[in-house]
Amino acid sequence: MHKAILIAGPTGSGKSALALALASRLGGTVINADSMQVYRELSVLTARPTLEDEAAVPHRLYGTVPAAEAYSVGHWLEDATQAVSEARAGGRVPILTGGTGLYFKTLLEGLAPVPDIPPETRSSWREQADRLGAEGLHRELTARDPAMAARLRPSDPQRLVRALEVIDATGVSLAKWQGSATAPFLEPGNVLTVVIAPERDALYAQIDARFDRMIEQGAVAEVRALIAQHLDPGLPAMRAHGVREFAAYLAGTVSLEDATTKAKTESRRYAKRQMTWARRFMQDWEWFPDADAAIVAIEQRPLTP
RNA sequence: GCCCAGGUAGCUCAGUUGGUAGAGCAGCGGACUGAAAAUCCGCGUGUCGGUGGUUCGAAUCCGCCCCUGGGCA
Repeated sequence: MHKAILIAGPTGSGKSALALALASRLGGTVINADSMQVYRELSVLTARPTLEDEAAVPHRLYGTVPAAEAYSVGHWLEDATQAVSEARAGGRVPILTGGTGLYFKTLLEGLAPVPDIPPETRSSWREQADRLGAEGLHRELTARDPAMAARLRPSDPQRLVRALEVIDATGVSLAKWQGSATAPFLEPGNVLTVVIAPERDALYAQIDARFDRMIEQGAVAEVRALIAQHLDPGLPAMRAHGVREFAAYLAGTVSLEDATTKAKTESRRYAKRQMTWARRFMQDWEWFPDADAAIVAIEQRPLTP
């Protein structure tokens, strides 16, 4: 039996369906590897597995985090490794699937052991970002951590903030932290790693069609409920595709049609970035044009590594 | 039928007194270690509606034709 199966691919590629099919055939547990499907309030909009899916086979880490919380790779790695261990303990094959390439990477390569940064430090640097702008942050970082400043672009506020909060809170350069990593939890040779990569036009068509379906399934109401919480717009959950667009529609700023068009575009652009990531970091995974091809290939092979 | 206003990159539009064109968005490629559905970087040849003409030279001026929107009949 495989120690684990990892299924990656761009949004709308059919990963979840493949995971579900394999889980029911192999006796597996589906474990989420998607940064947005973890949020409780986002179900329709993130194309989370349905209640029927969850009833059919065990699912883990879907909708478990409140949108008010800022989840992160570190949290996920911790939760995912635990979920994998529990699945194995129960005699089930862990099947991890989701669109977040970085999550898979940390699972296979480990993560820099940076300690938790105090919330005050984090929010303080985020405020500085608004005040100073990216250039200002970069000047600040050059003074405090020249090594890190040298390898970041002066125009990349997100990474500059991260570097600043790390040097500020730990006194050690993020460059140094990233020089070491926690031990990989999964060994690449011991797991079945597959990428579902449909042909581009077909994928885009699928993404567009799926978005229309989401609207029928209540995506707008989902956003209405989410914004009723008046959360910080900077929170990760607020960045899910469709949230900003439908919030604008609900505020009367744009038509539903324009909001939808914009959200579809965002999803397509995201899928493109996912493909870039996969080409770079998942070349040695097994690539399939769609879920059906993957099922056929995987089923015809002995399941012992 | 007449009068206006337009027809320039896939879309929305710039284009200064004529020197063969450029932005945003889209698209494409790339980067990527705790917000990653994020953040950031790079890439712009297109019959300038068509056709005749003026000119050394026309997206730019003139004639005719076609198309779109508005107005008058």
